[in-house]
Amino acid sequence: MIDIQLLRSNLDAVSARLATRGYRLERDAFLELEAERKRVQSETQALQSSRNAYAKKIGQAKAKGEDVGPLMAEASAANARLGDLEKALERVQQRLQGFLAVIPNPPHESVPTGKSPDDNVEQRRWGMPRSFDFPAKDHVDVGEGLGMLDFATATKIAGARFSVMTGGIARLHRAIAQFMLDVHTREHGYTEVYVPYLVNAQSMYGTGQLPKFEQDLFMVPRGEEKWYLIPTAEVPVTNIVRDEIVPLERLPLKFVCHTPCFRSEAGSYGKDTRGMIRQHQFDKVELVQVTQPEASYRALEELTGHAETILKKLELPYRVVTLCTGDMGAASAKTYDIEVWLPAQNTYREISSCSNFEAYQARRMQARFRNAKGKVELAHTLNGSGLAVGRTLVAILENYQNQDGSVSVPSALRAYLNGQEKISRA
RNA sequence: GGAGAGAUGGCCGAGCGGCUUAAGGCGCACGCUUGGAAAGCGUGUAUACGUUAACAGCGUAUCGAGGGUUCGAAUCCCUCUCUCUCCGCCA
Repeated sequence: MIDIQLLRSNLDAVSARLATRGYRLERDAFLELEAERKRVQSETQALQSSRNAYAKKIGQAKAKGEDVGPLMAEASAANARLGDLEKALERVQQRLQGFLAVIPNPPHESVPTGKSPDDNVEQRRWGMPRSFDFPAKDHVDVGEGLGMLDFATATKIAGARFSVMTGGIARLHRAIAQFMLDVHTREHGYTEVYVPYLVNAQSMYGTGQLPKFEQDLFMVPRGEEKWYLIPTAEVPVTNIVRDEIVPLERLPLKFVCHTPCFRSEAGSYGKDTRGMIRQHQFDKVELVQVTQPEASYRALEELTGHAETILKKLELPYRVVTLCTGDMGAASAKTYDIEVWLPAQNTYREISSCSNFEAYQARRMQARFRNAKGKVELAHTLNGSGLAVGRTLVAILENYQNQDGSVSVPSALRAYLNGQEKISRA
């Protein structure tokens, strides 16, 4: 959530900044809402104050044995409007809250201005795309050729955008996740966590998926309540610090978490319909950090580097791009995408997205820490895929395929497959 | 799913309609004391929102959550959530 103080003090500047990401801030609506809030709140608090004073007076008078009849009548009259006012305050605060909740995060000053992915800025490339001396197949053909990837069966069981993996590919998929967890815990200092895959609406609100992006989620009704399948481990993991005040010495918090992710992909019909690139269910190893504000941009660089390490160890060519203002997720202040080389598509495709949310999520979650002066302050939250397991599998199948239809196992993963060097048709 | 017991500040724990602006203790911070420490003594010790230049002061709210009764609710009533104990079922 945006800082309301910022809107009050710098409305024009914030409005201009938000416009760079294609968001039109309704200035007048805000000013009106604020004026209304101020009026109702002042009046309500004044009446509450008077109510408290009357109650105290009556109590004291009663203790002395005085007749409190007239006082009570007076209090009753004075309090007559309070109930309505309190309800009105509640309503106006909810409207204000609703207004604020859908405003995206103003981008960090270092973020390039732009409208579409075309305006993203490449930062660096690593690795040389391999040149094939045979026609490179895409991962679907590689996987189906091995008899270990089956979309038709998945469609029968569930529907479109699911997959069934068997044998060597299922095992490779598992190995990838294990490998990532091990690297991040052993080499990068993250603590592994296991979390719920169903979360309540409050958690979804905290990280910013709700109220605006409900159509992207799978919702599970539960009586009057709603549960949601997590679209990323970011949601449960970041919400660990919701409504918490973390002692300074525990920062930064660094969590790594392997979960399935569930996305409805509403509105992406016809996009990446082939293969495992865009599924309703996929596995991901997620990195989450909670830091002091001063440390968050350094942490973003580090976290991005941690994700890159995986690709380097797997010897998969990639590039890093800075998302432009128009292409970033609403909650993010700055995002780096890491894109892996997919030979069959002859292009780089997103395999990780690393973002600094600054205090945007923390404000929604009331995730705070106690600073050196002992004062409570909002933390900064960050996360990044480290990496998307399904897409990593895709990258390996495509980049490590051999002419005979087999797939070589990247050397970093062999230890996880009992030394196996190659996946061949059984 | 059934029966019962609970939920109070960082922690323990009293309060069960008005001198509670939540007792008392522990912890923590600072001060006094001391050669230094402990003990002792004293002072302080929540969060959110508003107002504001102010993380100064003042106001409002918060005793699991929501609603109700009342001039006044931690305290009474209703609904819900969660925790614990026992039974049932279960990977």
